[in-house]
Amino acid sequence: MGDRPLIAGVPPDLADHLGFLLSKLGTATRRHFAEALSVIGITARQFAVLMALGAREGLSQHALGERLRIDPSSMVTVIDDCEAAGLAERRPDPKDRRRRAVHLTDAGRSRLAEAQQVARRVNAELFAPLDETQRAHLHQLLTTLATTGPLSSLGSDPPGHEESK
Amino acid sequence: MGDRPLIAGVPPDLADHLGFLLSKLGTATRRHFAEALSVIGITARQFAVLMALGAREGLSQHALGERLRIDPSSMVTVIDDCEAAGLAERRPDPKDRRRRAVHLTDAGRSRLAEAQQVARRVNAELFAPLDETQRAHLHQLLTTLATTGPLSSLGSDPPGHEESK
DNA sequence: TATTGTTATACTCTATAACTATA
DNA sequence: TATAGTTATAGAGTATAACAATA
Repeated sequence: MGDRPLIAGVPPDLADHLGFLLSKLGTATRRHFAEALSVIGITARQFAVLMALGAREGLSQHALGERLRIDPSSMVTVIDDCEAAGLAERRPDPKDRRRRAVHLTDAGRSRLAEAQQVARRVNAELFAPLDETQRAHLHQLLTTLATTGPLSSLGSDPPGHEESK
Repeated sequence: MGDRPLIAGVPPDLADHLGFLLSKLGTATRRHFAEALSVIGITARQFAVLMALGAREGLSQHALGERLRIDPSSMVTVIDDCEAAGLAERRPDPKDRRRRAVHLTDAGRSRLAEAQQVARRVNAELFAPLDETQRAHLHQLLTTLATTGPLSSLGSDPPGHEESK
């Protein structure tokens, strides 16, 4: 083409739009994480669940779904897969027999540690173009967006749209 | 839920990861744009196609797909829909009868103008939490990421996909 | 033989609705 | 009546593969 766009897949006029840049970079980021995590056999959603369980074990599926904005029926599948992979297990909740308390297995804990390492590595790779100061600044700007204004309802309105492969 | 996470849908430990923030914000941004554009009856992909045609009319479907990183078979559907909505039309290319030159209709041009206005409005809304200086800084940081390093291959896994035409 | 566009198909991810078993 | 979990299903959205027309 005669006039090459500065950024692949983004028409030049759109590259001016912060929103389009953010959207495109978000997609590319998600893909990088998903690919790296798939190497150790988990999805981004499973990672999120493992993280949540690592912080507080024994959460019900419902509670997990609320925290991570994952639909209850989707949560079934996620936990099914975690359980099939031997990373988590459902246990009866003696206080409410409707509930299934989800716990990490030992394998789940070590896989979680592995995944965190992968995430740190990918993070370092993706943001290598920025120096320490720039990364800190970017983090601060993104946090502002994630906590204030229309983008602060991150996963809510339509209760879906998490990160995934 | 005793300890609510600072950012909805993001476990606190993950909020430290620039990558997760970027991924989440990208998703939320995309949703906002998609919703706003749906009000005027087009999808984000159609918008991208209209933008590309606005910059250079008469592109072949193949050329459009290369620019926007849209698969040829998907492009068929996108153009079908644009055509059905009266926004674009396929014309024979006298130089190569395999090709269909895609042109905007008058309705397409005015819809494009409308969509650009919508995009500007959404952009202003989403980034209202940041002041002018911060927005400029964010734009610069994101552009760096979009042009350097692993995130610069924005729309495609196949890395060898440069312009040729 | 390669390329452009097309069709038909499959796949991924996720949500919706209806059902069960508890509460 | 309401809630936690499950099942079955459907819908986006997109990609893959085979094919026809043309180069």
